Amino acid sequence: MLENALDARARTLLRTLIESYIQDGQPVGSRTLARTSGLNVSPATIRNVMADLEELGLVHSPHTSAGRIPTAAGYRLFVDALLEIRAPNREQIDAIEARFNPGATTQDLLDTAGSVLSSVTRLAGMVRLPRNRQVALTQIEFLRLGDRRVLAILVIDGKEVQNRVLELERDYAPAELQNMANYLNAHLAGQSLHMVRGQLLAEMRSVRRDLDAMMLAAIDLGERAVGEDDPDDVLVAGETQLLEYDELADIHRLRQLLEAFHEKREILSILDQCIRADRIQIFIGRESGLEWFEHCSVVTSPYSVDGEIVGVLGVIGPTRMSYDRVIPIVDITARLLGAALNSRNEPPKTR
Amino acid sequence: MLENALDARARTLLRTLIESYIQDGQPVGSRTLARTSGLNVSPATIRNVMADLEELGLVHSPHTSAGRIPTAAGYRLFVDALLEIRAPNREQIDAIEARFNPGATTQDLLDTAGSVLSSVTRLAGMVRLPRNRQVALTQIEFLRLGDRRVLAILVIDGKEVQNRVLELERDYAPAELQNMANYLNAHLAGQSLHMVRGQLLAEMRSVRRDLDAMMLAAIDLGERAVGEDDPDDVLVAGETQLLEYDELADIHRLRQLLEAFHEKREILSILDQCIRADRIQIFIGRESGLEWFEHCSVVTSPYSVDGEIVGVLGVIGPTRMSYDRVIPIVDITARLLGAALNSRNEPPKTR
DNA sequence: GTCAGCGCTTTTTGTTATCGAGTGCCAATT
DNA sequence: AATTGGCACTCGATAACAAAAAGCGCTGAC
Repeated sequence: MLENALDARARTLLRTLIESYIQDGQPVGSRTLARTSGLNVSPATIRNVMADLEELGLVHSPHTSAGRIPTAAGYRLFVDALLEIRAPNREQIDAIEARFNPGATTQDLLDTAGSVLSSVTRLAGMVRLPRNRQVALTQIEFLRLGDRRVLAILVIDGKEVQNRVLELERDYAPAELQNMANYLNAHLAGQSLHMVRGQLLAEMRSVRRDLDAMMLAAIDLGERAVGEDDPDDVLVAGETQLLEYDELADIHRLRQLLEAFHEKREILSILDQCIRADRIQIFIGRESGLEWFEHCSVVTSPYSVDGEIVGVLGVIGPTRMSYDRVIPIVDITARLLGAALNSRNEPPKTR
Repeated sequence: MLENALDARARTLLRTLIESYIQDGQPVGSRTLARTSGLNVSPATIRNVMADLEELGLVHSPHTSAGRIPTAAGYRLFVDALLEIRAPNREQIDAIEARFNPGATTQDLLDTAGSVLSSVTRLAGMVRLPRNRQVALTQIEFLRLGDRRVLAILVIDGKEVQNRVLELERDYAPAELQNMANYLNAHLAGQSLHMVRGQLLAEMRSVRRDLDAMMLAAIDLGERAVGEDDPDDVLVAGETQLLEYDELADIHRLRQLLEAFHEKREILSILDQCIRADRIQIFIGRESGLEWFEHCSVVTSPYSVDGEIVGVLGVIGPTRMSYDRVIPIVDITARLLGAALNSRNEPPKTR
């Protein structure tokens, strides 16, 4: 491993170098490093160490006689092994927690998470919308729109409503639809969507012969209403914060970045890479696989409801961000969002 | 009037000056003006005219010995009296028309309009969402969510669905709700939303005594479902186009601008000023009343369905935009959007 | 292994000179 | 009275140059 090639002194130096660079964005020379590192060594010695670090590809000079700046690999080592995460202070947590209004809708909570992330970190915040599997189905209704077109209305958590238009093989009379809804409501109400789905599938297999045609159709309809997952989406907040960082000042890159936030496709692909991890995850520079991410880093954390991971949130900003500040914020935002979503789910359960 | 103080020559010069400045963004000197204006006069003469124009506040020099650039007042005069609008060429119209898919939903058509505006003009496009008054109510249903909370489902144009959660004074049983829905559907289906509203109000007044309590409640519910207008909103497209213009390069102004697009509030206030006008409207610089609009202009046009104005669309860009190109594009986009929305409305009518 | 010192490289900053575009004014011309 | 050519002047942009600053690599001494 890389980090084994480094003695304690070299690590300290790399750490202070990166911290210094993060703070004021300028190449760090041996002199300043000698002063700020706390080590009692001369600049010359530091220069030697620097040469080693450069050889290892952890730092590099923008030109012959400038200080050193960290490379992507340097940052990587930094966040993996060198970073001392600042313990999130109590009042900050409280301040964030206060912004999650317990009575709010899911959508509101997600919005809040996005705006917390972007405003507290001063970076762009992202929230991957949760898959709708954990929420409880309160009620389902069908409404005939026209020939072969039926509107399915799912009421979820007694609060939120989702519509799905279904295109069907044959026409159904309103009374038929009403019956189907009654059947489904009687059997499925109060369960979580993914349980509903599982149950529908099981039922369809096991009792296929015993159910009359209406019930089959009802299950089919219900299955299709629940089945089509919501279009995958992601919420982005505070992208204009990124304008403030001059390392991203290149107009064209900047535009590409902002457009990526609009498109959302690439953001989504990044976040989806993170949903598998169960802890904070960090992408530095092009680690995410996108070339135009050159000078950007991403810090994400999954958030979970009731023990199961339902989404990811995070921030995106210049590689040169205060990881020690950002990481705990992303972490607690994820926890608090999870908790807020969770507490919203409790009441229906205890019914 | 200002324009009366100008003879034909001065006008020609102002026009060519502005055209030239719009084209390459640099102060225009007397020499170039002498060459390009077509007038057979010497630079010295032009300098005299320029001095006059400067006195009138139509142009000004950024510094002692630069050419002149138009002031906001200059642009104003230009668009009001001097501008020769380029006749929109046929194939361009066709190209735009082709992008409006006749079968699309309202939302899709609005999106299309936004993206047409921004991509064709290379500016940021805005579309004020139409008030929902012109669309026909196909069906209305009520769903009991819980104590005193009822979900009203409006099906519109046989295609689109809107939900509104109503908080009520008393509880209603499902059967009651069903009855009310039946009553409303029988009386109101097929009418446009604003007619429905009017009819409900009238009915409430005229026959208050004759209706039993259920009907009253039904009308009340219906009124409330229809009454609460959709949250006013505006659609913004292609705001990143604005990054390309270096007169807007000031990071802070730029950020303010982009944030305004997010907030939407101020954009909305601008567009709402335009909904009263029945033709193309142009705001130059701070004419819109917002200081940070210094270097921006807005070109808007209302669009109408079935003769009635239902919304406004337009673009926003640097003051130095090609008005002669932009104006006709905004114009025809408004017409085509209106036409597309209109044709979508025809079928239900002929039912 | 550490470090002071020296020479070298490169960026940054400041100064100055020069060029060119363009103005304003005036006197001459039409 | 309007137009024009001429001229001096202003100001920004560009280049050229010098000096300063920052920092490195290297070497030889401890």
